[in-house]
Amino acid sequence: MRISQSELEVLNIIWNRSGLAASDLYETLKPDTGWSLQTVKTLLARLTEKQAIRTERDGRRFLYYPLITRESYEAQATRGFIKQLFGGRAAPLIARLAENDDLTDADISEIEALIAKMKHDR
Amino acid sequence: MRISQSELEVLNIIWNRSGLAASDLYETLKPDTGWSLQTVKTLLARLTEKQAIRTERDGRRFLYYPLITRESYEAQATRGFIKQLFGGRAAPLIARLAENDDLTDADISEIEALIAKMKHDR
DNA sequence: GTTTATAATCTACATTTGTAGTCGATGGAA
DNA sequence: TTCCATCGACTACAAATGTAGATTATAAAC
Repeated sequence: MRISQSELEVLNIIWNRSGLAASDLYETLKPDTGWSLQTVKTLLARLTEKQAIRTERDGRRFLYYPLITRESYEAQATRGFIKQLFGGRAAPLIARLAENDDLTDADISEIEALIAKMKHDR
Repeated sequence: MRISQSELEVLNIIWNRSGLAASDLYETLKPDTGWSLQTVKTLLARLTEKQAIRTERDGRRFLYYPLITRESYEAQATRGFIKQLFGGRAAPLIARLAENDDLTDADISEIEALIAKMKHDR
C-alpha cells in the first residue's frame, strides 16, 4: 500500500514512540507541520485503513502502534527509490551523494566501517 | 515543483534520449507501462507546465527536451528522501542497503573506490 | 485541391492527498 | 447526577494524480 508524504510524517512519530494518543501526536507534530488536530486524526484514520498502524482502546481514546516496521518500510521505499532514479543500482546513488557533497566526514567513516564489515562477513 | 511518479517515468526516457516526439515516447513506454498515447501526452503536457521539459516544433509535431537535468533532480530527490526516512544522514541509508543485502559485490567495489577517491580529494 | 492519417489540444472523470469542519458520544469533574 | 471538554466518526472540498476519450488542426499523400 502506498503511504503518502504526510502520512509518513505521522508514521515516523509512531515509530519513534508507539502507544501515543491522537492528541499526543498532534502536539508532537504541531511545531513542524502546523497541522490541526483534525488533520492528524484524518491521517491516522488513513494509516489505519492502510493497515500501516493499529489502535488499542484506552478509555474513550485510542493509542496508536505501528503494524509495519520502520525497517521493512525503509527497505521497500529505498528499493523503489533506487529503482526509479538509479536504475536499481546502489552505487550510482552513493556517487550522486558524493558528487553533491552530501557526505560528511562522519558519513564517510561510517560507510568505510560498513564496507569493511561486509567484506569481512562474506 | 513536485514531479509525480508517472511523470518521472516519462522524464526518465527524455533524459536518456532527448528530442523524441510524443509517439516515440509512447512506443518506448508502452512495454513497461501499458499507457495509451493520450496518457503519455497528458504527462508530457504536465511536465511542460511544470517547466521540467520544453518543446521544439518539428513540422506539425513537438520534440521534447529536458529543462531540469537528471543530476539536479537526483540531488534534490535524494536529499528529500534521506531527510524523510533517514533523518537527513546518508550513512543510515547505506546501512539499510547493507543490512538488506541490496549491495552487490560490484556495488561494494565501486563504493570503496568512491570512498578512496573522496578521501584523496580532501 | 481534396482526403486522410496523425498531431496537438481540450475535456473528463475517478482516486488520492492535503487540510479541515461538524456532530454525536462519553469519561470524568463538580 | 448533570454538564462539559474532548474523543472518535462522518463529511467536505480543493488540488494533484492516473488514465484516457473527443475534437480540431494540418502535413503529407494522391
